[in-house]
Amino acid sequence: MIQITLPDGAIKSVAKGTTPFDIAREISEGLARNIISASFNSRTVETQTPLEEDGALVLYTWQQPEGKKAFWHSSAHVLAQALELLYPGIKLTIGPAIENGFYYDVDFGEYTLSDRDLGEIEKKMLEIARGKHTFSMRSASKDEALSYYKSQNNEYKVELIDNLEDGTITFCDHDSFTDLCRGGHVPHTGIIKSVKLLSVAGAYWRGDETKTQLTRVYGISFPKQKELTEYLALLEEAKKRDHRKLGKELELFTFSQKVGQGLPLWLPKGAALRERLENFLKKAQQKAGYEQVVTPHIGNKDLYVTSGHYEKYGADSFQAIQTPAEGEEFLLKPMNCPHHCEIYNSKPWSYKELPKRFAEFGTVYRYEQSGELHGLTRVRGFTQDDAHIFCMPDQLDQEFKNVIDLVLYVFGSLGFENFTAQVSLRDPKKPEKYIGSDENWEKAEQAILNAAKSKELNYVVEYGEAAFYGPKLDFMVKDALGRNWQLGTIQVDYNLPERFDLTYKGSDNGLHRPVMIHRAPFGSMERFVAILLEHTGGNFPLWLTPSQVIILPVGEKYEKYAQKVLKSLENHEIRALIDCRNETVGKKIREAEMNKTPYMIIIGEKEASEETLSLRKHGGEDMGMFTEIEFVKFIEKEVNKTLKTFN
RNA sequence: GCCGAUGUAGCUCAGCUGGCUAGAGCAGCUGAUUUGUAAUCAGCAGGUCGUGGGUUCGAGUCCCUCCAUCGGCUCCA
Repeated sequence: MIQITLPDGAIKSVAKGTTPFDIAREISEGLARNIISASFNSRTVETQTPLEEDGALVLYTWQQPEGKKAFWHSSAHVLAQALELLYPGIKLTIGPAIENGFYYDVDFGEYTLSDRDLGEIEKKMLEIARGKHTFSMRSASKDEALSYYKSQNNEYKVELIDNLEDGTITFCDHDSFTDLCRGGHVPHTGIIKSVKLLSVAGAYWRGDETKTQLTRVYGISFPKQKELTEYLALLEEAKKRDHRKLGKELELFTFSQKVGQGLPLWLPKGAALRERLENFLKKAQQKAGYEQVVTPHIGNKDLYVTSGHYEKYGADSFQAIQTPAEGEEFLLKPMNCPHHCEIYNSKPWSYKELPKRFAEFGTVYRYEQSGELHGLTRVRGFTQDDAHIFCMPDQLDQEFKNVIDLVLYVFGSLGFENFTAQVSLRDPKKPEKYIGSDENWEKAEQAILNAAKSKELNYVVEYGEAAFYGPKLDFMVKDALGRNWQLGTIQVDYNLPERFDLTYKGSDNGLHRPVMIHRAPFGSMERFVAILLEHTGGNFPLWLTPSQVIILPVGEKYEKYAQKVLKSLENHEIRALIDCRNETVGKKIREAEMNKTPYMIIIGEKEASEETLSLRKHGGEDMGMFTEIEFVKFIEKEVNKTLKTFN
């Protein structure tokens, strides 16, 4: 007998060789029906794996992420089987479960798989699934495994196995199909009831641009047809919050082929909104001791050679601008830091004057690869809410924490609650990607971790995500489709101060090197507005929204009173419009609703004679009658609900 | 940059296997209507079908080039 501990602390005595499935059935038939995966002593096991020793067992259903993972991982096996049946001779590589579904990377050889093939593959997958084939794990020696895939000329699997240790290699079989696999499957294919293959894409083998490009097939599957339908409906809903669609509808920004790809044109409403964001941050930064600076849009090539950016990105940037002078070259500014370093260098500093905090809404230009451009989230010309803090090493900790406070203030004022704090460190395997001494890197990384900890940020650590000159604390926010984007960023940099030979006079009368913090709470105005649009669905916070109120007179007769109300609102700095068109109130309301104007004031006979106004909230709520003064107070109160002062 | 897809009026879309002057709704303009909480009615105007080339008696429709966009990969100072 062995002792099995369940998550609730209960201990079951069962015979050696009992499977997780058996134990599920002992608990209840319902659980037995729904169990799709299990872990034993923190290791993923099959539901049919005989348990041979005492240990902790966790059973998973579709409700848990681990259950979904097993479900989608198993679906990937079925996808691979379907592909092999339909396209004999293809080479399978890897096919994991992902956050939403699964994919399989396949070398199709000469064949070009396209969207049109997906329907047939789905059909084949469901046909296989209905066979209720069980998944069973089988160990193989390294030699066996290698010779199996060598006989199939599958160099990808051979490469994978080459990197595995003999004795740890397992295969998974179901029906006629077999695949190299670590395990973690659903009991049988029959529980895969619905499948949707979403797209085909190119993906480099091992994520390496220099290697073969494989064909990646993305899919998702569910235990019930209804869940698939709901998922697809969810994707449709997300499309409505797409910032590219909303940006057009709300007349915030546009693009022009003539101007060039990735170069956004801000329309009046968008430009005004952006200006409000900038003023909001400027106000907070002024309180936090920042000083605004202004630097040009181009800089001498030498500036970027000094900073190291030229060596790193020169070849992939907008190319140098020539002048009539022989050998003179300027670059479009791809970042503001070197300029700010030179501002620092414009005079000698005493330690008594530090920290210096130079801020600039600096517009920069980067030649992003054409395939990378994406609405307003990835563009070639954008404005960073940039600032660089030059401080003494012993001020770094406090300065960094202050910046975290500022970022949290910005996110809070705009309703971003679901962000991830990400500590972005070096990739230990690729030291050649980074400049600067190990000692400085370690100091910088430690400073970030300390600050994140003491601010009690719930953070994740990502290796290989650092900038080439220093580690970062990034604030990641998801868009409508769940893709992660970096918005706010704070970076510690010991390198540029050295490259620009930045100094200050210390209390010991000697020259010392300051530390530099790069930071941008929004990240860029473009990306921030984009993600804000997707989060709010275009219903911006009241303090930020283009028009806060629209006045809708019922007829011509009430226009005069409506104009008077408008004037009065304007005097109270409420952004109001008036719709005096010869249209029905119904139509005016409809348009105001579609424009997502937060409040509508309807003015007719009653209001004009009583000097009141009738208020409708966006979405349909009738808020009743207000006097002008009551309304102004109401709006001010609503604005202050989200817009707090920075302290 | 790479893989796959898409590109018809300001917007959303129709246009079957190539065949007369390319259609609709909304938006716009003109007129009527003067309106009470999500679309008043009528008329008018609007497109060299992303670009350039080719096949054909004939191309929005088929082929190629380029451009842009979308979903991924790679990249992201």
